[in-house]
Amino acid sequence: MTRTLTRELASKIGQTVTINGWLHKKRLMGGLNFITLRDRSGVAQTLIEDKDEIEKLRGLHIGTVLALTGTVVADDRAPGGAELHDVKVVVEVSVTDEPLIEVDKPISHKSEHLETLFDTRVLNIRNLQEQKIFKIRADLTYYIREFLRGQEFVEIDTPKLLAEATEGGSEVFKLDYFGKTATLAQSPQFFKQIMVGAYERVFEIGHSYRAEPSATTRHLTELTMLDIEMGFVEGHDEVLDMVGSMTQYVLKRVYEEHADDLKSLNAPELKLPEDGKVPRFTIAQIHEMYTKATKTDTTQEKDLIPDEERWISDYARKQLGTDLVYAVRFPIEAGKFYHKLDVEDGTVLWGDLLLRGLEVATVPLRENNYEKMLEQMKKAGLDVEHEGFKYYLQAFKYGLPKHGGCGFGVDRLVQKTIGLANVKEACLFPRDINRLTP
RNA sequence: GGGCUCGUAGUGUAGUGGUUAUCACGCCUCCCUGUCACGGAGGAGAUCACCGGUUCAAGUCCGGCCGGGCCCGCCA
Repeated sequence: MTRTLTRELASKIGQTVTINGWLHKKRLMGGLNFITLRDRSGVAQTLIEDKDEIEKLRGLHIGTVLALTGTVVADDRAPGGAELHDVKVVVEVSVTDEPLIEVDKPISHKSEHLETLFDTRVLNIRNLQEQKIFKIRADLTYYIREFLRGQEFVEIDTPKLLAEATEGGSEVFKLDYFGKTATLAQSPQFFKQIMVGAYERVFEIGHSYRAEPSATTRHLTELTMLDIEMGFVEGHDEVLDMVGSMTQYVLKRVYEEHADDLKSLNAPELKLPEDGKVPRFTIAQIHEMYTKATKTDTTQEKDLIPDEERWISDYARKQLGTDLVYAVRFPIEAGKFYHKLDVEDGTVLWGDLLLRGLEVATVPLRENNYEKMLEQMKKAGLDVEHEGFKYYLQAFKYGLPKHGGCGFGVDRLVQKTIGLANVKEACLFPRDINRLTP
């Protein structure tokens, strides 16, 4: 018999159907037994009164793969308003091992239980509540693509195995590459800028690798980044506006499409700026406001300290009614060689996008002049003749327009959208300084 | 890398230096015809992370070690 999905039951009242899926819950009450079956569309309840049929499930645990054939009956007492009666049970894959966790119960996300959460990932991902997180994640990246393609951005796919030299910044993983040293890409920085020379507007959703020994709630060693680069921009504001619009679009979409799931996951209410423009504060302004408000002097810091990120986000949410806020114009000494500098102002044209207290994206304008690039690279102590830089520099030599973009942490976006405490909870199989499995 | 903190049945937990280490869920057996975190009765399941020390006596105190977590630095 053709397979019926559990979500289709309500529309097949009176028919005899077969549903295939996993045993999700047994509620045995003597003569009246409820067996819940899970498939990709959800769960359905079946009622089994025949002792011989229920006996087939003796000793079999949650996860057992079943084919259940029966008559669809409408009943208000059944979840979803319909259930199967007079069920014939066929066991397709037996599970005889005692379950490690209770798949049908809430899975703890407390920080002290994260080790158990990831050690039992293979099973807890069968929990319906847990699955919501990753469906939301899947759709977030879908909405990102939807927005960017609508703006004529071309999706690209660039290598993660690189020659030794990279843009600097965070630590890179090194590995043996047939006797040579290769590194894992910490971002697609060089490639996306090179591709501006072809398509003007490009983006990539891919993995990046950071060898920083950071053990915090916001760091991963393998992370998913959305990298965007846009050519022929007038200035930094245009880049900030584009990334701001995209983020608002994506958040609005996910809050529309997943309203019930977000609510059940205790996601905060979404607050976006009424005029559609993400408010911006300079780093200097934030230092000043924070120092005044908390009596902790941060005016000598080059970046925001984590508590300032939380403070300015809190301020933006309460005073300006927005979950998104930009911190812009970093001090010039924080800049990297590929950043566009405003020497007169002593700042870098670089903004951090904060979502609910956490930096989710860096949004800089790039230096696009070949001679200035060489100058800034030499100043940074980099070998401009190195193989790893040669091809990157060719792009500038042969003409790159003024451009800017962002590196956007997808894991952090998922985390803060849902309101998860740790970025790892937004990952199916997170990689951090001490986890390589599962 | 620095600071703080936590390791007790499969899971989550209680545990003032002093009998047989608490409770809940899960698991096993039995009962149960409308459950939906079903309910009831009974049962099994823990070298209290590991190593050493103090003590008549250590899950508990001390030292070491291993493994987590949180914060900072750095970053998405």
